[in-house]
Amino acid sequence: MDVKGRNNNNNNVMSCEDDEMDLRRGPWTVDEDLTLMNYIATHGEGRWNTLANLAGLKRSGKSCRLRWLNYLRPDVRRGNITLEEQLLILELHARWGNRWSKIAQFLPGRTDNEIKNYWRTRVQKLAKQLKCDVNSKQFKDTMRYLWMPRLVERIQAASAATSTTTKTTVNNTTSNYINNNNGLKVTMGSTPTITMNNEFVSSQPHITQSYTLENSNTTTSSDSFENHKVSTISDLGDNNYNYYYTNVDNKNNPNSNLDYCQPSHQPSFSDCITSPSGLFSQELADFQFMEPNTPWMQNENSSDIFWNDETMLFLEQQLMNDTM
DNA sequence: AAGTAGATCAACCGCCAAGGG
DNA sequence: ACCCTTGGCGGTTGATCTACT
Repeated sequence: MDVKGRNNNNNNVMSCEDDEMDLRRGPWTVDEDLTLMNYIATHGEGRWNTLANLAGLKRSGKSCRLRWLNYLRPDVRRGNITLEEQLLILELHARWGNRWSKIAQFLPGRTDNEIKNYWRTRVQKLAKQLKCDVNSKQFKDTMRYLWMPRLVERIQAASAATSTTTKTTVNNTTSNYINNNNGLKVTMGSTPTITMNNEFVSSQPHITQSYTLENSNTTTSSDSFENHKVSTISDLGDNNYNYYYTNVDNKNNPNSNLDYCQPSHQPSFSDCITSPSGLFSQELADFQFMEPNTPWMQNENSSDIFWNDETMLFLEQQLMNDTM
């Protein structure tokens, strides 16, 4: 166990330099955990430096606080980030950026550290693989118009897998997805909303269009760009139309994300990311979002899950063309 | 079986703001 | 008004785990 006497903050007003020299660092032991938990159970939280001393822990107050908040707190949730949580993280990050603690407030039991780690390991990795900046518009568009709708689709698929419903429909009037673990609810109404414990979190204009998943056809279309597939989605009526998400300035016009391109339109990659069931989605959408034990995982080909070289190359080319 | 690379995540660091003396 | 302590936050590190060769 690493016990260091480093005084990093160069603080010459410490009341007792010897105590500072004795502070432990590194991984917490079981005994330390128990000591901290027992002390807090008896005396409560707060005044972390004092707490650390009185509890007999040779740790800084900061270290105790962090250990308690990120690990020992009884309401800390362990385990994989659920799809609903992933969706919420993407949504809230799009709104607030790296305000991890603020985002964490909407994910009960999840810590800012955990969300931050999730973002860095999963989301930033994808941006890196795509060779684009995580803050670039292209990447944000990819997340907003591809991942997030796909996640909604996945959530629905999971919901359907656990119900006896044979017809799976996302429409303007039905389909609430409730995560009983954390109170998150994704409501696919006329204006889909995300709520947490009945508190409004978000409305998603880009997932407002109704479509029936089982009727979604992925076809090779004459108006596709570069001979790649575009998705033809059946709405709840008999109409079929190509389902494009267009590149708009979200700041100026946040409600006009959804558009239906005319057949003659030749969109660029960032202009035209197809529907969740269409181009790229099978290869792209969930590459790192897949969780081993989710129901759909058991039913899908592994090629659906991970990026392949061809897809990556194509994406990179499209992104490159887009920036030219 | 051993070595290596990549992924994950707990823990630390440095900065900042708030509050009290 | 100033100084000091404390707590909170985002960024970063490094130990450990896992997958691959």
